[in-house]
Amino acid sequence: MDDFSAERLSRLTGILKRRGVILPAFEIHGGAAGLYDFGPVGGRLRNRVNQTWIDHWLSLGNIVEISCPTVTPYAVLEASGHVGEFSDFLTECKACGEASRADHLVEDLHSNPDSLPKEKLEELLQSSNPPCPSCGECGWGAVEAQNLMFNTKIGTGSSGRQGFLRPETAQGMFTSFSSIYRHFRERLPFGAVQTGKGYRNEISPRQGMIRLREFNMAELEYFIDPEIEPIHDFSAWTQPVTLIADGGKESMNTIGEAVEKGIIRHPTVGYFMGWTMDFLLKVGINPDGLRFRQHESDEMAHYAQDCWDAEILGSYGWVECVGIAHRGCYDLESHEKATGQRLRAWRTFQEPKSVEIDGWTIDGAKAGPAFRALAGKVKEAIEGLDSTASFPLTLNIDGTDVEVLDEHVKRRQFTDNQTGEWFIPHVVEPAFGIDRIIWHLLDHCYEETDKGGENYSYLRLPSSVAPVDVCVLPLYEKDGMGELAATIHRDLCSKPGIVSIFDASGSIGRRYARADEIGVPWCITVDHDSLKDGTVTLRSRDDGSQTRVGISDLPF
RNA sequence: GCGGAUAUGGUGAAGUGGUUAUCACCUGAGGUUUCCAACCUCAUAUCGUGGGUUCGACUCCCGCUAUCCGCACCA
Repeated sequence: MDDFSAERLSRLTGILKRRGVILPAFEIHGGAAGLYDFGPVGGRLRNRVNQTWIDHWLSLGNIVEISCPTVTPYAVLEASGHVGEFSDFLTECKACGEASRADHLVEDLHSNPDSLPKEKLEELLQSSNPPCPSCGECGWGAVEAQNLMFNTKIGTGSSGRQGFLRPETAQGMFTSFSSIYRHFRERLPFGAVQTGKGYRNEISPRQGMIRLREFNMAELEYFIDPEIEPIHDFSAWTQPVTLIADGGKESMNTIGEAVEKGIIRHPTVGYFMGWTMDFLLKVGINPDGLRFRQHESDEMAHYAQDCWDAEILGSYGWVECVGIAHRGCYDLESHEKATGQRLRAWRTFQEPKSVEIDGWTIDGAKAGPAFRALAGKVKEAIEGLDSTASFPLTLNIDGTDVEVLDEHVKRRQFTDNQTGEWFIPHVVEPAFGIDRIIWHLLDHCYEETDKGGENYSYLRLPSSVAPVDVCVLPLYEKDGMGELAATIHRDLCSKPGIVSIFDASGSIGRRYARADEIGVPWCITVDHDSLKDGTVTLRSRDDGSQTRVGISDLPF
């Protein structure tokens, strides 16, 4: 592992800015905190990392890609819990000016202060007047709501509905559950992936790409039947990885061992940890700077059964870049409750269950006119009685005594054959912060060496994510070398998925250095011999080796 | 959001209350050069932004914006 010194960090950010990889957005207007551009080189890098991620998960075979809007109606994020969760009530200490969360200050006075409205919090704060955790003084200002989601309006004027820019992509997978379920012919398990922008109006974005207000996310929602024990093959992962379990206990285990020992509580969570690791290594993360950390029980959302973060070591220390959470049935259930729509899967019983029904129900034609508005509740009450009930009978419905006569009811006797049941699938969710991953792979692939007494830097990106595949360089721009090189360049650019750069300015060594600095894996050099025999030099970034190949035999 | 520091060409830095604001690298043009940042000539900034003090401000003062470091918040 390289040492991540502050000096190296500033050299790296300098190169990334100078070469157009990552740069502060809207700089000519003074910039904007938490917003970054991927420049002419970075744009393709982001795209390739993104596509590699999608292809990686699609290769599982039962995953589908979807794409949902970033503008999201209020109701969706209210149902998901984000409206509540992303609103914090802050208050300032009158003595030292320190901002604190109002609900944290009154923690001892209420069982769930997070759920309280602003007025109630203010009241509790005034009456108890807790000391400031920073200076110890007692005296608090007004409570202010702080929402971390970007507000917007869908539609104009008074007909506009309140909405938010989504704080995560996941909700789209839940709200589209029915169509994904149908797509997979109603057979679990299956998953849906989505990549795209997410927005969080952070109070103070810091540390470059680590904490952004608009960021690239990539999430998989994998739906499973909680009653079927998942079977996964862990044999591919033979290298032990660092695991920090709930409670802080650190161990080295293979993923398979950790599942077997119960350190990882759910096999599917473990399986996706393995897939996550494969992806991170594929795009260029150094395995020595990768570890998994389990959320503490009190840190996890109440519905989560197990949650592991993939943390990557870089210039900013260990940073969480992926979260893999077993979310139970929470999300689908929340949307089901809010909408009344069925977000369930059908489970067929191995053997149909026969239930003998023997009881009573109402005779609609008679009971309807007799009980009018109360008929529905009477029916409910009658169907709750067992077969031994006898009529007439007096029921108390909502404080009203109702006389149910023999003619109002009829016997209900049949065998109910249940072949299966509807259930809410459980969800395992790997969620990736693409920007954080891109930052770390740049950090890990950036290498400073010495070449002939001079500083020399490489970006040793894997060729699968390198933003430029090849540079075409005429040794000199005369005698037709420039023209031949330009032709080769255009031919390469016309091939799907290939990006080539034509560079004829400066000495050949300088141009190799420029290519190395943005991680171009190959350079093609056109020289005098090329004009005679149609061969060129193919030069490798990683070892500097050169081979002579025919133009028609180029490996692109 | 609070406290501290900073803001000068593409990058990293120097510098001064007063005529054409330095240096290195980078980038571009031309020359030279037969494969790893060579060399020569030339070119590129109204010193973050808005205001104030002053005969005169890049330099002093204030607001704003941004960056960095703590705290708080957050994944």
